[in-house]
Amino acid sequence: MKKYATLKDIAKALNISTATVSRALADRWDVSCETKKLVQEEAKRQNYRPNPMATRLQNKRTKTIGLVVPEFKSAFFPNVISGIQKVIDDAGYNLLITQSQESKEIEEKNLKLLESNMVEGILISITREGENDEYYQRLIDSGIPVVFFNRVSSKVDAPKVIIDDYRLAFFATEHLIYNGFKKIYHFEGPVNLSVSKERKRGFIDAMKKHHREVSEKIIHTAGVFSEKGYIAMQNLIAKNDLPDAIFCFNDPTALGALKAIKEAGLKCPDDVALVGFSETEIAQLVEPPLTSIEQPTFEIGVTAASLLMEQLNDCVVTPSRTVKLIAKMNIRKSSINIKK
Amino acid sequence: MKKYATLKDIAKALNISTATVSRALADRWDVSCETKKLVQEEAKRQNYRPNPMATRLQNKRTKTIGLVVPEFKSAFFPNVISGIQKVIDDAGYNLLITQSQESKEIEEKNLKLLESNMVEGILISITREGENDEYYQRLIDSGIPVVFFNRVSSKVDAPKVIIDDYRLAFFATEHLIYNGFKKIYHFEGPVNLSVSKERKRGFIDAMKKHHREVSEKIIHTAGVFSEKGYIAMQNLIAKNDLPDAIFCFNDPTALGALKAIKEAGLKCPDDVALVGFSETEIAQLVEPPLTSIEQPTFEIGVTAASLLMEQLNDCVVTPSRTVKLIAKMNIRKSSINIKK
DNA sequence: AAAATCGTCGTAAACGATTACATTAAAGCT
DNA sequence: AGCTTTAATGTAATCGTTTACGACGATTTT
Repeated sequence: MKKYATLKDIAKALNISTATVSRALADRWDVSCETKKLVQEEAKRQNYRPNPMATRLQNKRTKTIGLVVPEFKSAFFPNVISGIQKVIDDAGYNLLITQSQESKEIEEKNLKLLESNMVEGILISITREGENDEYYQRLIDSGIPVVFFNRVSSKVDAPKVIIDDYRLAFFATEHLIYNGFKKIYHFEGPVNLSVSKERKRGFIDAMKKHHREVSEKIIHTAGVFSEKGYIAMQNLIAKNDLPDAIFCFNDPTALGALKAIKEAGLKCPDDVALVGFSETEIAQLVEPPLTSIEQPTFEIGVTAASLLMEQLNDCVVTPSRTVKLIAKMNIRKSSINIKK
Repeated sequence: MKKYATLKDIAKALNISTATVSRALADRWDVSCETKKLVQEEAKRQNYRPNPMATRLQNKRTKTIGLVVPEFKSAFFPNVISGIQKVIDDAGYNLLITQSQESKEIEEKNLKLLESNMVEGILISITREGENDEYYQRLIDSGIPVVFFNRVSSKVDAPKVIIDDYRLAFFATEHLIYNGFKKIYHFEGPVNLSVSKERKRGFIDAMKKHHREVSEKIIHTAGVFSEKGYIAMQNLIAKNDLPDAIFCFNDPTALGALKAIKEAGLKCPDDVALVGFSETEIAQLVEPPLTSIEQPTFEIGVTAASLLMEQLNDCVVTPSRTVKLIAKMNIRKSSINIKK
């Protein structure tokens, strides 16, 4: 590894002081044009680059904010990130992204990494493995503002951006009820995720509101990936326990279920109708197009980043608030009751 | 923003020197247990955190490597990143991710950001907008090793990891030819992307090898997103210029085309067969399942990161080499000739 | 002509941590 | 008792910048 040229090297070569060199490179008024020129030439000759650590040690600003997301294989987080990036860019900040891979340990490691890069604020969507609550709190205490989005800490008091999963699950379920479907099931997400609980609660309450019987046998755990939805559906088919419609935790599980339905020679929505959640690009491409809840992913990013910027600018400690964004339901063929 | 506690603060509070404090916190042998305890308590009381910039200024290692990708909305890069992360983690390094959003400017900004965080090496897949060749070179010259993957610089001499797009496009085209399809078209990707050119070249050469006529009218630009494939296919349908089969630049364009085919009341593969590229999860979920080239995304990440680690460890300048990884073709229903 | 101003530049002290070297006092040795 | 060893701590230089302050000669002001 080559050694960097320093201010001192340039100063020595030109037989002047490092102060003058520094000023010349900063293009200050109190240094003559000739020496400026000399310094700039010598700097170029020696391929000088200022040592960022030394600079930061001095002026203590990094103009950088950090981001921790569980993953970005699904389209959800990438879209959120676009929103974040827009705000960050406009504010002249930089964004450092890390991925916790749903691991509590890696999440903590990433937080430390961001901290050691002196980010001025952190945006985070926590893992489904658990919460590093003590660490979040420690960050906040040490003066690094934190904003949670999508997957939020239940204990730490900080700004949060979420969508109203409960209400949307409620709507989605009512949509199926109003469409005249009788036997409605729910494919549940990972049980220790708050969004899973909220969506399930929404489903149950909607069913209850319309005096539908809610038993454990109409709710099946299907996780987060398409294979799980595929298997869950296959099980139902094997047991000959076919519902009229299923409200699925998300699009991938719905698509997995759809695959199983087709393979069994059944038809959607004729035999089994489906509703997904958190709109993916594929939803419109499959046959039949999938009804899904479209979350304002870009908006989530924008909102979360804006909340962080607010905190960074007002040095005042604003009371932490939770912003609930609304989403919309895209009704497509997969949930149309053709018998009605 | 609160002020951090420093070594000096602790030293002052305990009336000892900063050296002792530093040693006590580093748990050195040459400091008594009592003072160690005192220091640790005081450190906790003052919520002391070492200033990373100062530390780095001293020992000059960050154990961090940087990554620049154009985007991660498609599944491709996230998968590559998983591979990268595995190698990086195993080597005890940290990973900082940035997104250039296909913009040459943002790419340069990101490179500077990574540089100012003193990453010890950089992995990059360049934008399709152009190449920051001078800057890549400058990084390498200043001692930061760079490894290109997937989208590589044509000018800079550095290790590169790619897949053999040409050969695989060739195979995919031959697959269609051997299956007895007569009128075979190609949906081309973004024209200034090397992968587009390679895939197109593979298509053309395969056609020529089998003495098929190659004219400009069998090649249509369809970009990278599904809408483009959708529109391109609609155009063909409108002009009543239906091919038997289409080799598409990627899966999204193929899926877009598929949608148009279905909407027109046509059938795949009966009327138009399709082959995609760079396997997405959806390929298996649609009806009919889509034939696609499965790139070893995880492997690409692993290989690129390993090449970088090699350079970091051997301080020797290894001759840059280009690693071409092989991919496989997943043949599914969308390219089966049912008339044969 | 003395004083004030200005343009250039160097000195030295920061920033916060680490560490080679020096120092001190107590303990161990003959 | 006198000498060496050891433990524990302090002193000060260092990493690479930035910047307040002061110095100095040259020009301008009164």
